[in-house]
Amino acid sequence: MTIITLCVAGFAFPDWAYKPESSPGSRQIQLWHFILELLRKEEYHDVIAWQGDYGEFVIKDPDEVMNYDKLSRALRYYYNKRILHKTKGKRFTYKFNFNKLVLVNYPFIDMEFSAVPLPFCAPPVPTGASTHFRFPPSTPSEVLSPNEDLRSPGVMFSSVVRRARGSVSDCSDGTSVNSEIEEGPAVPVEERAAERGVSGGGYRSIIHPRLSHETLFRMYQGTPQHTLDQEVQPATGSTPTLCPPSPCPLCLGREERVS
DNA sequence: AACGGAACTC
DNA sequence: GAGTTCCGTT
Repeated sequence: MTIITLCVAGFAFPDWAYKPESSPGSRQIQLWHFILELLRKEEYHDVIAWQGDYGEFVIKDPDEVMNYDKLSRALRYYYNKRILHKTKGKRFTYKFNFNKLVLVNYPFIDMEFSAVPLPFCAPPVPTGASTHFRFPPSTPSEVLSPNEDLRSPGVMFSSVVRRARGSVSDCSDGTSVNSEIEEGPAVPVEERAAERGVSGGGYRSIIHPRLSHETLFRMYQGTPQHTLDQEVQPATGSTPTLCPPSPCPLCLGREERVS
């Protein structure tokens, strides 16, 4: 049922994560939603995390991202849409334009001025009318859905991030707001191609396939695990579906295209 | 590393 | 429409 499209690896995205009104019916998760989700999980803070200014995040380990070249291209398309912009001077760092944005549909962002500090950082910044967002400690049961049906790990989110370094289980981060990361490995994109093999559909690929269900489960820790079967929102005619069959966009790619 | 055009897929 | 994949350029 549902609204919640369960896509793999434990990632269950609720309806709001899918294309909004603009594209009713679309069950393709949007990249920025996915990025936001990753940003919320500590497990991935070694790979991508809030950093610097409000809304600014950095891809700490592009080497872990399966194909930064493609990912970054997708991100660049957000420039015109004003969803993101590049933080110049800081490698692999982008910034969400929370101001004018899009947060419509993103329940985790509280448009109210709540003083709750972000778990992982983004400094509160008042930009004019906007807002201050925060990620609620516990998820609204109406939006998120846990996964009770964790099925094939690796179907959707499998490869953008090859592995959450450190330990998936206990990201002792301690510093997400730190300074800059940089030391970019500058790895040739081509090399990463070798490892991707997973198929799935969308950004499902940012996470390493080898994450266990349990681990993935934790991503939604705090989420009531009982809402899964129900509709969170009657999305306009959304049909219950599982992840798109399409091959993982970000991850596959060039394997056979070597010719 | 970052950008962006272009063809292409879904 | 939203990427995905390539690829030339800066």
